[in-house]
Amino acid sequence: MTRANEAWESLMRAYAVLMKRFNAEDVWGEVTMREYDVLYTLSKCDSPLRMSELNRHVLLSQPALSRMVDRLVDRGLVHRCTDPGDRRGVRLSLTPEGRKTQQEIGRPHARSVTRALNVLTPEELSQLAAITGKLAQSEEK
Amino acid sequence: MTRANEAWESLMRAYAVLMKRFNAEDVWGEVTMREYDVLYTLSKCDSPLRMSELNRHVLLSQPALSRMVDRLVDRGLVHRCTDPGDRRGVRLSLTPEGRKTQQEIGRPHARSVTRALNVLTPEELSQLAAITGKLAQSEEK
DNA sequence: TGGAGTTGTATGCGTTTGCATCTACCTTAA
DNA sequence: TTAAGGTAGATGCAAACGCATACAACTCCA
Repeated sequence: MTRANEAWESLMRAYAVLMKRFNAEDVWGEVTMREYDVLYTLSKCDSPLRMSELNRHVLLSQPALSRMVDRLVDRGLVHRCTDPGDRRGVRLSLTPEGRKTQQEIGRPHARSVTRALNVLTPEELSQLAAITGKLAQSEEK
Repeated sequence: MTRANEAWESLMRAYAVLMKRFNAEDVWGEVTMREYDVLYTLSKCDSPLRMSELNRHVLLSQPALSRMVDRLVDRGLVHRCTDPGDRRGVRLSLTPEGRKTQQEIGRPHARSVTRALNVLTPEELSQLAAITGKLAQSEEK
């Protein structure tokens, strides 16, 4: 077992443990964690996002994401319109209500995240962010 | 946004990107990535594992895991028997075929993991393993 | 200009998931 | 010994998922 494999296994365990902990917190209201992930991703972008772009951030298959956006649109949290420049595509953004929902859930969740990661030193936090950032940006050659 | 939140977001992003990449690799055969996770976890333990113990490692609800084990038992990859000491519980272990399957998939997958994480320096790999290990072990107070 | 190939998203369909709940077994203490 | 409460997994059911594929719009070159 290489160091790389050990690191990846460790990362996966940390992810599983923390995800379970966050999921168990009573902050999600009428939104699942996966749905929140979409709302959060949209909240970070001022300009509307394409499905395919959103799909890069979210761990869901393209059809699953497409239908999840359907539901979020039906529930009035997300606005979807055809991209005028490329009429195959869509532009997604939060509705005011979607933004409100994201913020109301985001606040307590962010506190949970802070609490959970505060077992790390500031230096470790910086290292973790830098290393995982590097991983996320690496493209397959 | 605190450093902790940035680090967590970065970790999530790295996880999503790499999971998608691994999932796209053509190494999984008749087993899904989630099923492989179970087979792999079982493969690391020589003594049979309890459902609840397994469930701590795998990102699935208890009922979903219960049924997934059902399927793996039906397919002859996992052996399940009642725990003689506590007859509510079960003891899970790989069958010889399960172990074979795990290894056959594990080999090429491990290579993918190594390739993906080799964008990091050896020192970064050690830091990542140490930091995520610390996170995984931290229990809520 | 048009036909072939590509890309972005949606849909049909069988499988898997999570939530709530159930059952069976263990533990404690009266 | 037994009733009350707790814990380990299993099951009913509706919702959500992934795979394959369909469809529409774009691109590019003949």
